[in-house]
Amino acid sequence: MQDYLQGLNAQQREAVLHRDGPLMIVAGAGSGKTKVLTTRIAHLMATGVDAFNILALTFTNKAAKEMKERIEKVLQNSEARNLYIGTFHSVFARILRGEAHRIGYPNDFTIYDTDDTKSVIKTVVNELNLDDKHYKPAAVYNRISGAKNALVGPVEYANDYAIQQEDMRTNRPAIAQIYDAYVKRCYKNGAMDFDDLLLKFYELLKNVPESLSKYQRKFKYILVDEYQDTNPAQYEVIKLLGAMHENVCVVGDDAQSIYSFRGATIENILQFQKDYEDAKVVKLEQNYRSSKSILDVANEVIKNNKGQIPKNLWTEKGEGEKIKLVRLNTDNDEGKYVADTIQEQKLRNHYNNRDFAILYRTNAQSRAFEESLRRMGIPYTMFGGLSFYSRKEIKDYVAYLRVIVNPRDEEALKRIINYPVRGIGKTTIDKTVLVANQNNISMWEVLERAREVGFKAGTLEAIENFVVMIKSFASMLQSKNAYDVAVHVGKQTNFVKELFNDKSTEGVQRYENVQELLNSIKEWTESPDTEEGEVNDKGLGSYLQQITLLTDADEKDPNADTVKLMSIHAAKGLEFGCVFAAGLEEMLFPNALSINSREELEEERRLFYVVITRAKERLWISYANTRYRFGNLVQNEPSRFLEELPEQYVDRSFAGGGMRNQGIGNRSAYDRMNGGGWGGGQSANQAEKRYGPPPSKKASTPTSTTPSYISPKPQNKPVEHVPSADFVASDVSNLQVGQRVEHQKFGFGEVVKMEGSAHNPIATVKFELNGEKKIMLNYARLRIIE
DNA sequence: GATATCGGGATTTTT
DNA sequence: TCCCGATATC
Ligand SMILES: Nc1ncnc2c1ncn2[C@@H]1O[C@H](COP(=O)(O)OP(=O)(O)OP(=O)(O)O)[C@@H](O)[C@H]1O
Repeated sequence: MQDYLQGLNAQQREAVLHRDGPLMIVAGAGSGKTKVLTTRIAHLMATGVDAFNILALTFTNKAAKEMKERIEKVLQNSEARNLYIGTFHSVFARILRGEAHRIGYPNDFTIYDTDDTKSVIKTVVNELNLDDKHYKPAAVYNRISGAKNALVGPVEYANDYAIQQEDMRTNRPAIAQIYDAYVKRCYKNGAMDFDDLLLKFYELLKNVPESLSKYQRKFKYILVDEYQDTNPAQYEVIKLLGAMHENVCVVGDDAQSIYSFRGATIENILQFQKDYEDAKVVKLEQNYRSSKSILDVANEVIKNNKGQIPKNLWTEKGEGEKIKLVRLNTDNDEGKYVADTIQEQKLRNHYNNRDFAILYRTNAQSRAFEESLRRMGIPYTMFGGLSFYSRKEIKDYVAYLRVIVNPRDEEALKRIINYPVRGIGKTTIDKTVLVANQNNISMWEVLERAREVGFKAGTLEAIENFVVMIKSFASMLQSKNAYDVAVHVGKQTNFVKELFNDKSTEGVQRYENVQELLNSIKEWTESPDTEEGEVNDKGLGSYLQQITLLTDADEKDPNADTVKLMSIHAAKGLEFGCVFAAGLEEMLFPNALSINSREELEEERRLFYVVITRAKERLWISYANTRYRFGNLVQNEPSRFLEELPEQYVDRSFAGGGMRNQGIGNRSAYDRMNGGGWGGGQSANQAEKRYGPPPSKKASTPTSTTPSYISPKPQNKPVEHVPSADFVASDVSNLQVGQRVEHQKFGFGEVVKMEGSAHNPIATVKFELNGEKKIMLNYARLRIIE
């Protein structure tokens, strides 16, 4: 038997050895899912499957890299570099780079990041004479993104009653129009946003049979990690790709589904078994990561969610340390407490910096921890900040390169057309855009034909110089490599010199960053050849596509001996000896924006489950009475999740005097009062004054009332049907023909037909007042009456 | 057309 | 508190 099989238990081995046919592994945290996936790939390769025929999809680039390295280690060769392994986005982008021309995009298409995307939306909103204060680009994009991830196009979006009603409710009826214009604009710009990478790849497979069969044949084995966080678009792509061989292996944990805001749905787990009726399902139940205390606490917490797939996670490990629940006075105290404790643990229990992680709900919480760690001289790495490539000076530089590769990239063009200043100001740009829109040509083309437009002489000259310059860069790219061109661009445009002349500290830093960018391009240019069949792999175009998909996490060394700071989302899949789960406060965690439905609240709870299960040996859970928010001191009550911690594994006394210690049902809302007596000596000098009554009374059942701090939503205009007073949307995932339902606007009716895909089910309902209507269940709110 | 200053909005999570 | 973008002013 191969060595790598030795370290596996029976179920794990079964999953690894299962060769052909669909396979699903559903298992709790720390049960070795990722390990199984990795070993399975190694095993396939070791037993004759060519790496070129394996597609592995991970959640982050980091995870992909790690998996690749582990496989190399197991197999003792470098075959793993021939695997197609990466995030959905990066793998699909890579394929589209060879195929995009078949669906009307240039292969050198630009990938728009969130900033570009929001900027395009803003442009489009203004062009439609709408107010971008009301149609906030971020909000509009959320809506569009949601639609794309559910495979709902602009036409369907505009024609769907429920979607429209929702947009009416939020008083943004024009989103459909914006969506349509946005899609057209991206297409015109030769650009895809993040969601398009999934959507366009799906369309390619759906509409171009040659491409479909090419990749179906290529990918004999498909493996997907973190399956619970895939969205419908991803689901459909996997289904198409896997249809020929059906060697699809998915691995996930419904209890760790935390990306619904990105369109992820655990429906995909259920649907998998429906689509592949002969799918083998393997459960892994032994947890190898956490102490018994930690595991039991996690199991206990997640029990508060309804409808989890039942799992029986157990461990051979001993109880270990109790969980420490710590209350602090302020966010700064929390930071200080954590830093102090890390220091103490390092001394007392000989931990290294890398054994600690500080995890929080929102990135904004990082500050207090950074400050206190810095003061104590403890090295740390913070994830979730700006990516290197999203720094301004880098984006500016990159914008030049983008325009060279794809002159239709309007966002990049606008960014650099007058930077460094060359006398092409706002007036000129506005005019250019206007002419472009009137003639339905690109901005670039207008610049090329500036003579025909009638600019002032000086302006015209500036434009023509600019055009000539960009063209010379583009033609240089024909004969020179990406690095040489990039250096040349920096010189010719005066861009680098201008930065060099700025001797302020930030200026020097910016200059260094630009040098760093050039280094990275050089590395790219000189990187060893990858595979067959790739288009211009080391060119500027693929470099640009690739860096857009990098996050700051990909730039930092996860193995460095530093304390790690990151959001809980970013910590998915990772493990640490000691974990600090910070900011367990109402409004923050669960977040104020996620307590308006059971679904949202349960996702917050899953997030809590995720953070608990990151810990191997020790876990601290902390919360503060007050913290700064936008410079104002706010008070928060302890998180409702704290009430769910089983008392026997929790050490509250650690938090110092004044704490109650009363069993599980103890309502932590009452936990506040008297400010005195915090433990750990952090409380030297706080202002103990403001302990007024709590800001809102806490409802013990989260669904029943709308908390007073949520402002009431504007009500709909009068409708034909007045909804029942007790109208609540039902779970319609199992809606059947014949059931009686109530719709808020259409009134009562009976389901007469079910159709549509699994991800986009459509019910035809015959309403007493309004006749037959097609209702998209993903969006509509229906109450099932019987 | 370029630059300085002021004010408002931001924080949920990410590819 | 900080950052960006709109506006006023040169
Ligand atoms: N059979 C085994 N024997 C010993 N250790 C194991 C075994 N299987 C897994 N482990 C260890 O358990 C830990 C968790 O494994 P892994 O990260 O693969 O779990 P996971 O199920 O993917 O977790 P999560 O759901 O949190 O992502 C790792 O440190 C891994 O090395």
